[in-house]
Amino acid sequence: MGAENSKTRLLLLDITERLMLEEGYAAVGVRRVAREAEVAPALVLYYFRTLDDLFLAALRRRADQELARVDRVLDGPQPLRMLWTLSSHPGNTLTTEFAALANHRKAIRAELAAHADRYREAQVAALTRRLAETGVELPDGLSPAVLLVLTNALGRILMMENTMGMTTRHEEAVAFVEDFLKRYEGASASDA
Amino acid sequence: MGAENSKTRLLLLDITERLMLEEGYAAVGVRRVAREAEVAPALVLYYFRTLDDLFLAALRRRADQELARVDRVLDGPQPLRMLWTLSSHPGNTLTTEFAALANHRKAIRAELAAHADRYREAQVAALTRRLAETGVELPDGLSPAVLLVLTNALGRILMMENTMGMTTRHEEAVAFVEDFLKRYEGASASDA
DNA sequence: CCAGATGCTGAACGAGTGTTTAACCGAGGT
DNA sequence: ACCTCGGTTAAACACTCGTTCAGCATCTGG
Repeated sequence: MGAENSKTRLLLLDITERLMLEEGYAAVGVRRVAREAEVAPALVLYYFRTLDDLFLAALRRRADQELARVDRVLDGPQPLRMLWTLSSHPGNTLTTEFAALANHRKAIRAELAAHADRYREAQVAALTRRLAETGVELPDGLSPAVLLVLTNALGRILMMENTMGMTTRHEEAVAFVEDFLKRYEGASASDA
Repeated sequence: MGAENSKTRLLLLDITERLMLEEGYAAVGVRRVAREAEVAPALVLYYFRTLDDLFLAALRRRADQELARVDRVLDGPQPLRMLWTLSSHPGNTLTTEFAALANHRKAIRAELAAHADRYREAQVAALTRRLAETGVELPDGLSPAVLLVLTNALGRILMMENTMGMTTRHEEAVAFVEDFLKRYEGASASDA
């Protein structure tokens, strides 16, 4: 079985990601990935014994990157603002695609649930710490964890609706978030 | 082409819905649906010229039911509480499955986007009206539309995470909602 | 220089898919 | 009695799919 860092192996993972993004997970198959890599179909199964293994490897790689990103992004000033950019970042589209995949591939479901769990707890920890450090006071009854779940949910849904071409009432929702951010952290520091 | 209300036709639609719920949209196929209905595969294509047509018919039927449900449910007392039950109702799992389907069936995508649009506007209208009628005052900057989008988003995400076996921080989020409801509408009227 | 591991291929198997076509069955109306 | 017509069928077409297996290169270490 191929080495962890084989050039071909990484190429196959890249193609898998790209296909999922551009055409949905259903476009990913042994033959299709092989064709895009200009390689024989059997080679894909040489690196990943089954198609599930390919998906799992792609998920794990992505999950690690995302987890690292949380601490890096949330570390700047204005953690609330950073949380919002993190939650509404288009890069999460891939996670959404994995979520859809998980609906009918139980091997994926378990792994994705575990990742989502770690991801959320990492965010809670980082956000709680940063809020204390920057001295931001949340309104009564709104804990960092709740704010996080709400923000993640809103960001994800807006993205999902966007990709299917629906934007009804999105501006109002985004304006509300902007307003909230301004109230608790002042104007965006990256505005000129 | 079969009559709109043929017994067989409705049976096929029922089976399609059930399969989507229990095994995901990928389980729906001409042959599979036929087998469950104890009928020849070609008959499915007799009623729905293509598989896309079957999905579309199922979507349309469901969409109409949901749309009717909005007014019916939101019409009681405590519209905010009703909005929350509507948003976190497990019946929405099917819509989520349709959303996943829409990711790689463009014929579905357009129809679903249109439905989601109508659905949201119907909710905004009903909620706005009911809030005025019951005299509930929302906090500053929180319009009915924004509250609606937030509630829908949270409900959907909690459901999606639930079905994949992840519940991290859900209790806190739900408790927050309960708290909010109690503050603006008092205790649940259906509690003994 | 040879053995053996590593990377890679072509061909096949078995099963699944959506869709089309021609034909059959059983009632209802004329 | 005939004929039409909606509902229904079996069979075939033309794919695509995941997976397996035997074997061919190429490179490396002893």
